[in-house]
Amino acid sequence: MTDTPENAKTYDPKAIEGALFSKWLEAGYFRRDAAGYADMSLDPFTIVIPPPNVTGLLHMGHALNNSLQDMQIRKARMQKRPTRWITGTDHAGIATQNRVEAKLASEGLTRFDLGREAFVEACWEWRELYGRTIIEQLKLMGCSCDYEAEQFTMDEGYNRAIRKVFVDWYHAGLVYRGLRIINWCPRCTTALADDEVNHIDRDTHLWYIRYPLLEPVDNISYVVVATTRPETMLGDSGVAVNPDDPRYSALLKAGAQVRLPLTDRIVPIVADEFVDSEFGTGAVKVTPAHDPNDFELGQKHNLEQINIFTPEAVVNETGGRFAGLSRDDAREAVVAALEDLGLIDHIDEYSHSVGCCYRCDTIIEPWASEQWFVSMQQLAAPAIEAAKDGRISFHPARWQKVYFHWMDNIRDWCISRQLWWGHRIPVFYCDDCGWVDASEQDIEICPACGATVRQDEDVLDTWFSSQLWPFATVGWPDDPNAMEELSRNYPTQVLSTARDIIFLWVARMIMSSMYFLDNTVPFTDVFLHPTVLDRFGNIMSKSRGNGVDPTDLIDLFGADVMRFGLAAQVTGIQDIKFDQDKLDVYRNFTTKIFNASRFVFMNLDDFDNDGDRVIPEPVTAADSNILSKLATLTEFLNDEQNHFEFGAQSRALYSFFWNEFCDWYIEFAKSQLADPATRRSTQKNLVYVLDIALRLLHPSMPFITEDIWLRLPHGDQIPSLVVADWPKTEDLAIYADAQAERSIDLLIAVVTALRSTRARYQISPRTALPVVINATGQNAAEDVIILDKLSNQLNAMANYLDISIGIDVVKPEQSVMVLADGLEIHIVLAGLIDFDAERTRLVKEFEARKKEIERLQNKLNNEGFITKAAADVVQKSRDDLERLISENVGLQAKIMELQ
RNA sequence: GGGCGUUUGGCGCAGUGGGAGCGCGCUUCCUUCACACGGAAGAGGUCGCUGGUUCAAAUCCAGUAACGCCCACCA
Repeated sequence: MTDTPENAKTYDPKAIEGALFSKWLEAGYFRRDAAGYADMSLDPFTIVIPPPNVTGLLHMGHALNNSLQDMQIRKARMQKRPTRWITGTDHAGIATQNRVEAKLASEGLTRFDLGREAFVEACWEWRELYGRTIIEQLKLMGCSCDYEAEQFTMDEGYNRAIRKVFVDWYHAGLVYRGLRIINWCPRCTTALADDEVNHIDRDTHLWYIRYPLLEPVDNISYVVVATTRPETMLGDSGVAVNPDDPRYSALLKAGAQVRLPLTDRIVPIVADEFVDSEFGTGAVKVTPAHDPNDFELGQKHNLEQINIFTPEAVVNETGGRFAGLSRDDAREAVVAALEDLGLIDHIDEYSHSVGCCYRCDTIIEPWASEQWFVSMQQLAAPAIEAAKDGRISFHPARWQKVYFHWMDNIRDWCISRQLWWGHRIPVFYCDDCGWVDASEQDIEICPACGATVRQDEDVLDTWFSSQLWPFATVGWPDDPNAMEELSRNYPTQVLSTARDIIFLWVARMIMSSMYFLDNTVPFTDVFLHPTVLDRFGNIMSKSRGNGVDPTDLIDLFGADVMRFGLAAQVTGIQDIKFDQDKLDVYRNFTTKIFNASRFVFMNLDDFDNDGDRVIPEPVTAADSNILSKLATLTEFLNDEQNHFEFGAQSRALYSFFWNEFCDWYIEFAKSQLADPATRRSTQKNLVYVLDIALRLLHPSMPFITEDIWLRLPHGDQIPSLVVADWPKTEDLAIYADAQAERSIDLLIAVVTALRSTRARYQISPRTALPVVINATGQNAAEDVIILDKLSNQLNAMANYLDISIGIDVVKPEQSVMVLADGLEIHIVLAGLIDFDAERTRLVKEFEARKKEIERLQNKLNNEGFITKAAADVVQKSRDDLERLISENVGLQAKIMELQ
């Protein structure tokens, strides 16, 4: 098809999206005051965006999350609330450093070749490039962020916030330095926090190794220990058994010692409750420097910490002849050496989970080292309280439990990273006199002795800066406007994010905000969006290569389709199995919106609204019905209970627009427009319903709605849908009209009956048919009046020859009967069909109703049901029974007649 | 080891105590004047399994199976 824009039958997002977005930006609508359209006296609505990492491009999770945030922001903006969607990017310390290092590696360089300063410079260049791309992608999606105040976690003001937090916590004793077993990534050569380690199940072996005793005890000459890491035996400094294990009581009593193979180190056998007698041999080798449990055991029993690895997890000089081997090579070599000595007792197959770096998947080496920590328990207490007393709510609510579980078992947080990209730890050391302090300002000269001081080499965990995002982004602590900003617009309203960063990020924001901002929570609602999986239900990842690029989707379908399609799949329960083909449905929806609007425009040639805001003029039942349904839709969308039910909202919009508006109202409108008596009122109603529908659709589909709305003669003087009024429940409530809905239900029942009969017997719509309708329902008299009034509409929708409607009317000969909504619809088909088939069909219907009648009779004969069920439920059963019996009387008569 | 979630027509999913629904796909008919990315009419399900509570269970409870996710110092 070669469409010109004028007669195009499909919507082309590419033609309008970019231009509209630029217009919105230039108009300043995304500022808090919406370029003057906001009512600054209303409650503000603020969202802080989860800052995307500057490591790469946006993925489907971002597309979903940012669509949902934009929907909320746009609705609030149309409600005239002061809105601000604070946006920006995260420097993402370890992730970015890895990317930049990888780039250098491709040029044959390492960060050490560049040196710290030049490497950090290279990271900034990376950040400039990707930070800009990410912001461009947000714009492509139509996100109405406050781009004029874009934030970055390494901005000057932001850095001051980090300094203050660190220094305050340091002086309060909440930040401390200590020697601990930490998670060490030998590839990134940095410490990691506990929650930055992924545990992955691996198939491996359990090696049983004989450790010879220094001197035999009761004919026992060795103990067998079981281990998954034989190479660490080079750093063993003891063997532990359970004190109650009878197998080892003699050894313990004798104070037996072990001569460690390969190193000939003599180490003690110690007793500790920690050892599980059931596991392995009940004897465990103790390597305090390379295992968290052994570290504790070692401290308790005063065992030596013997570090056998370099930072890259290569065996160091302590390993003697194994020095220089990697962890894996050392394992093979140690096992081979032990085998040569006949000390491998046996080997079992074994499967257990191994900690891996969340950034590069390298196996973590537990490593004893000096690191900085935040003491968490004191910070967690008020944050737990805030969720308990409802100052913070989780959506879906079940995530609150996950939050509590983590907070109740919180452990100290390792915040130092041996990286170069990030916020350098603001602690200064004087090597001359031993002076140490944390400082918000850089220090060069030791205040104690005047010598030159040095700053700590390490940087802070990325999440240490991310945790300050809600308040550091508005200038806390020392921007002159910060306190004003915080007093008016804090806490923010909604924090929308993925569930895998509840601990890494959400919990820590709550804790730091409450500590520094006088016990104020950073946000009142936490929304955890579903995970976007591939169409088979697998997590999307680079390694699987199953990721989908949102910009490709925007290119293919347009931003509206992607946004609506994602939002429609949010149910609060299930993750989204994303299948690109499913977006066809929503592309068809935009086509439908486009063409329905085209129909409206095509019928407005003579429409003049005198420049006033178009208000509806319900004349026919169809008019009243569509306005009533519109009122119901508006109420549904405004119901607070549905705020996070994005799927339900999308479905309500979809079915209203397609099924109510397009399938029925537009069809009714065709005949109403042809009638001079109703033409003008119908035009008004079409314009009004479309106007309101576009407003309701705008948060999820900002582009197509704006494009149509700008051309629609609704009479609203506001220059953009972005800042137009959001429909209020109470404003639409006046159109609620149960009677009109009942009328249209009846009309639809009759029309459907006629159509299905035609379809069943393949009778052309052009063949006009005589029809007799016998009203038999509870409101038969009323139904007759309603249908009489609707006979014009009826004829327009279902071509009949001549119709009579009444109670106990004479049933025509040679006709078929269809039952619908308390009506017997008789359609005269003399000479057109074989009535035997019709009779068979009716018998089937009769039997089905008979079954249902029996079921209802049993129910109503049940004493328990009558006495215990709610009155309206009992009444409904009685009504249903009465209706079915009456229908079957009619059916039986008809069947007899056809015999 | 602990916790959470899912199981509804061929596929993807709504529905949380009283009539089993939506979209895709499928069948039949229709290109007339909003839209074939469309319209009309249909077929298709004993709601994983077992037991319990209840007058009444897809819906609540217990157990069970399969799948998925999270947490945990499983040498």
